[in-house]
Amino acid sequence: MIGAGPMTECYVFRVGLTVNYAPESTDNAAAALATIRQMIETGKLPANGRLPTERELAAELGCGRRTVRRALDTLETEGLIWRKQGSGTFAGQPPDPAGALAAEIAPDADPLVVMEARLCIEPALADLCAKRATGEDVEKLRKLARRASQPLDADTAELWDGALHRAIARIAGNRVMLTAFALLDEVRMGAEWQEKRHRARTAETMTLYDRQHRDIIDAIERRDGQAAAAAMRAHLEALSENLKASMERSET
Amino acid sequence: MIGAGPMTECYVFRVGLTVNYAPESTDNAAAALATIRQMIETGKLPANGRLPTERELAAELGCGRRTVRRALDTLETEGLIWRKQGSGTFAGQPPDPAGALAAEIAPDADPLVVMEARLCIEPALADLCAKRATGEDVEKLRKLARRASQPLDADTAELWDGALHRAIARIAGNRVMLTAFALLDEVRMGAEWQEKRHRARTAETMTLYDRQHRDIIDAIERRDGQAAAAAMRAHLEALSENLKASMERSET
DNA sequence: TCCTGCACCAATCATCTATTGGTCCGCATA
DNA sequence: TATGCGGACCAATAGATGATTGGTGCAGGA
Repeated sequence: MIGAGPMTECYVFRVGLTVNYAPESTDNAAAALATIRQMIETGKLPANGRLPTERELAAELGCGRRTVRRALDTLETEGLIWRKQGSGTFAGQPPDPAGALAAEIAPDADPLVVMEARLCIEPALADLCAKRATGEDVEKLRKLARRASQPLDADTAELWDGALHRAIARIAGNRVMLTAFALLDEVRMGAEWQEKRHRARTAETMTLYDRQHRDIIDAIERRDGQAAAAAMRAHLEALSENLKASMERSET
Repeated sequence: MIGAGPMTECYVFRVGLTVNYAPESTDNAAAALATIRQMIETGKLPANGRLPTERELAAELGCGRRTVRRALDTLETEGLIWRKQGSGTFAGQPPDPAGALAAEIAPDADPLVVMEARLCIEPALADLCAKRATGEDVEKLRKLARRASQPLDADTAELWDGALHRAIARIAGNRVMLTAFALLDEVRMGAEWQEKRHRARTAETMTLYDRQHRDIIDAIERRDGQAAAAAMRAHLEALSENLKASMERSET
């Protein structure tokens, strides 16, 4: 399987490995960990980011598979690699499944349609968030809101705003809803849509949005789901109005 | 998924066909069209909504494949069916690309989490639906509700119920929300989840659900979005309660 | 106590085969 | 001529099979 099959690139890696590192060591476990870590950080692996199989690594490093697995466990908890049964071990972060779906609808997504969808989903998320947020969570939200309100430039403020809404979705603690929101979030970042939104950012609206953000977080802190949903709805409606106005302006 | 092989259910359909309709006619093309159309509208087809293959239809109707294809062309332009090369011909609307995403979360999806997500999304969809449904749309919804209430067996009733909720999502007319709903819908069909739901179907609940379906559609017909959302919420809460009860029962 | 070697399971991938819709052509019949 | 039947072929898909890969447990040795 090394010469002809899809594993050819492993050979390149393997040569580099046997040349650079010494497979023999007193403490096999630590040595294996260090070797694999270095292998990832030097980036000497195929384009997929795919590492050799555990059995191959064990053979190359001259240690048992169990030892290799312990090393990989460490790297996995560090977030350096991710594994999938039947598929393999890969360097970097696991892929986001929502991205591909979003690409399907993003091209012809009308900003107003996206806003309508946000008005459907995000108030419900704020409601759930209010029911489940811990004190620590609320603190995080406040920090994000502060960042979004600081008058650096419109672009970074926009990023912190997105992070705030995303945090609310995450704290809501429903995996299915989180995936739905991720889908929405990806679509929202469409190119034309982003361009149109830029014009809707002024000093007045910034202070208005900051006020609304605080309303939402206050309601969440009070564990008042209804109020949180209402505040979120008001916020999104303000965004929507602003968007409509800027779209009309750009048409004239 | 009914008998042993994947094609067993076609036999059931075929029997009904040869009994009810006369394959012989003076004008084969028109007769074939009428026969297939009737077959779709009476709903006598397997759970997937899959029609027999073109070759089977030709043999059953006693006409050539070319004639069958012309009839199917007509039905396709009418939006009654959709076809996919290598896969088959299906009744209803083509599916959204959300399936792949759903498969990611489906395995470890807690039925209660799914219900919570439905409670977030579907009332909002009912609201939008009320704002945009035409008279024709309402008529379709009523037809679906009738089908879901007919006491055939719990399995097919469940299918028509799903079709009703899906139709509401489609009529809501927001592509992003439709994709989000499709995601939810796919997750809902997880295997264990389906098994647990079976126990929650009794004669009493069926009549309750029928009443709630009619409440939803009535509100949609009155263009009362608030009421439609509330009715949908009540319906889903009833489903949720029933689910919880059946889960507790199965634990003891 | 730590590591190795081994066996087995479950998920996935690669591959092949059968099926299915899409298309074209020749022929028969009215 | 027009319509329809029969057949052949292509491209895309589904189903089934075998190999590969990570996940797990167990026995034995240093």
